[in-house]
Amino acid sequence: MKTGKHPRQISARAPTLDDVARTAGLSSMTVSRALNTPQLVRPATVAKVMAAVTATGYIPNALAGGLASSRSRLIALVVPQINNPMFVDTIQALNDALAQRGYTLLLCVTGYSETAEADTVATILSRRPDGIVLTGIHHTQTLKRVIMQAAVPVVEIWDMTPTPLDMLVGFSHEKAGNCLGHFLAQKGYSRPALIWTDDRRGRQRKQGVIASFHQHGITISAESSVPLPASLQLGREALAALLDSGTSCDVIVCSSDTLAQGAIMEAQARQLSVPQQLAVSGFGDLAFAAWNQPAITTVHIDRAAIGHRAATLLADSIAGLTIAEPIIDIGFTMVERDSA
Amino acid sequence: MKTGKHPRQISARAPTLDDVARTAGLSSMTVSRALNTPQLVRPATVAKVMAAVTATGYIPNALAGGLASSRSRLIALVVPQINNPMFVDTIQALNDALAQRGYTLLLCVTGYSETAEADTVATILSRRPDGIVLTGIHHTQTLKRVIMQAAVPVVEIWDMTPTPLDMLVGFSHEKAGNCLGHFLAQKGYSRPALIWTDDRRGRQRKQGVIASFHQHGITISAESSVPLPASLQLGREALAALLDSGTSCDVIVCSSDTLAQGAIMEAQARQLSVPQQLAVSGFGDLAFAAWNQPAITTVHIDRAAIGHRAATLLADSIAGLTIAEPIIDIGFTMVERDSA
DNA sequence: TTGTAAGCGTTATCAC
DNA sequence: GTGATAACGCTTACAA
Repeated sequence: MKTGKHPRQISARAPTLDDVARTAGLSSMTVSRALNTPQLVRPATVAKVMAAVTATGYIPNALAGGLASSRSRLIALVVPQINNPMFVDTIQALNDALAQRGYTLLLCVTGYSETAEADTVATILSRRPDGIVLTGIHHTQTLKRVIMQAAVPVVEIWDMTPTPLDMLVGFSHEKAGNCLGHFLAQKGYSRPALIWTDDRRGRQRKQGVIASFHQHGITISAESSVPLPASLQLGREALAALLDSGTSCDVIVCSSDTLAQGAIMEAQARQLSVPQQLAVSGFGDLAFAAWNQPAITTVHIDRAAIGHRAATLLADSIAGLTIAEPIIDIGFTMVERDSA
Repeated sequence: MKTGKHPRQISARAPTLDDVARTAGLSSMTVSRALNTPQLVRPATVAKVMAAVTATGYIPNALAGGLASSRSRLIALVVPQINNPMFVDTIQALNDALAQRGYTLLLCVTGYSETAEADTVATILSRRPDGIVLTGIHHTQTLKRVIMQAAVPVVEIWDMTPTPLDMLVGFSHEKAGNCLGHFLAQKGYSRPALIWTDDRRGRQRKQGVIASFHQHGITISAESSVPLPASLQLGREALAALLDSGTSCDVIVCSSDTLAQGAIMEAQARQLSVPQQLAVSGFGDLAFAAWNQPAITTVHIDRAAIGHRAATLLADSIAGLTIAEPIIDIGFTMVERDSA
């Protein structure tokens, strides 16, 4: 009747539930039950169904199933970018936890622009996901309205606010910045310079850093703003520019470990010993931070935990459970190593 | 009639095509056409439809659309892991190119095990994707059979074979290894040691390296096998073990830039100058390779091109175009820098 | 425990 | 150019 659209293949239409039912000598409803709720079907019948499934090579059509049940078992993940070492561990953990519960991830990359995010949402919602994971807490009004209207469980991640759209897993970037600033000030650094990416969460951390230094009567000596994505190259170049412009500083506070690694490398290339002549701090505690030479003093974020807990929250919410704590602060940990 | 399953929301069912049709005073079929093929509908009618869409807040149901049209506009991506700096750029490029054409990525992570891949495939196919991207060319028989049966366009990526399932974008790892080996041998290195991850494509590259050294009458001095995922730590530790065991070598050939960076760092920690006392080579040309100190001699792979071309192949194939070149070798480039 | 009937929200097809 | 009708393949709800 219908032939595959793919030229390389001559195949009849895929077997349906009815085909399985026919070969099993049962009704399609019984087959459906045997597949989805076998405990409601006599074992012998289940066995017959399984045999028929194998015989026909049946693969359920989730499009039809989702339409009928209005449960798609799809979770939409909205991230600014995937090639970001920070997010990628969260995504992996999220995916693993979700896959285990039978959900599949729909990947939606917005590229750090809010308008694109709003656009994306229509695309996402058209897929009728059972849940949505949104990176960050700043969204356009349209997005908020449309999402709330859709009545889909939502988890915002990687940030903190008392008023999330629905649920939230993250931490306060301002507090993390604060913690880092205090730590460095208390270690005696008094002429800090910043190498920073200008994204929203980065800016919050920066405010935290600056505020805490101020509390110690310290002002920022200089600041270098670098574009996203952060890289070793940008870290090196930023420090080079800072040093060449004659900035006097004793610690370089970087908005990420990657920038810190670059800054350290540039310092070493200039025969500056780290941390003796110039200290450097990072953020994120990426895998290399502990093994860099010198090991990078940084702020540890449990990136996988964000993904894992977001998955749990979402799955529970979809299951209709009451979420006792819809706001989860996973916090952060100051990690003192050798670079500062 | 039906209430949202999400407790926080009291919302009626989402507006359907019929709702839009009713408010616009048209048939649902006309609304569908106005949305999908506006050129077949009178402009005035299209305008009426658009107004009704806005008024109702209509968002199409892709589940229903996909079921009816048997086009899901979903592309399934199967990768061993996302938190791999090699794949992640490919994924990003693939996603971007696909999103532009109206496709959404379904993310399926298999974790380097072939059996898991076979399992995953049922999950994937149940979603009725319009196309599938498979990482690698080694799959279980079941997977091959099931996929071919599904008559879905498939692109295998990141490898090379004259007999792909369907289409292919990648390069020969063996040749890449060969090229690297020749390069190093010709530079005069004669006592190579290997630091290598034991994945399938890595093994192929290793064979290439070993074979080309052999052609120059050189045998591998020593080899350290490290688990996945590669990391700076593993690179350091592997070199440390190699050196501590008294291995005599003049170049460390690493299966990835990440390992190379670690090896370089360990060498420097031991006051060994790179490349004078010990040379190190990597693979992949990750962003940091060019800016490392010393810059890493490596093999460049255009990772984004793999994703981009895979997307084009898939989209064309879905569109019913005849694919002139279903096998695309994107090749590789030897990049001589300072570390070897 | 199994079966029947009626949707789910779209699009294909054919008629007007 | 627009509309009526019948799928698409499954699940819900109810009957047996």
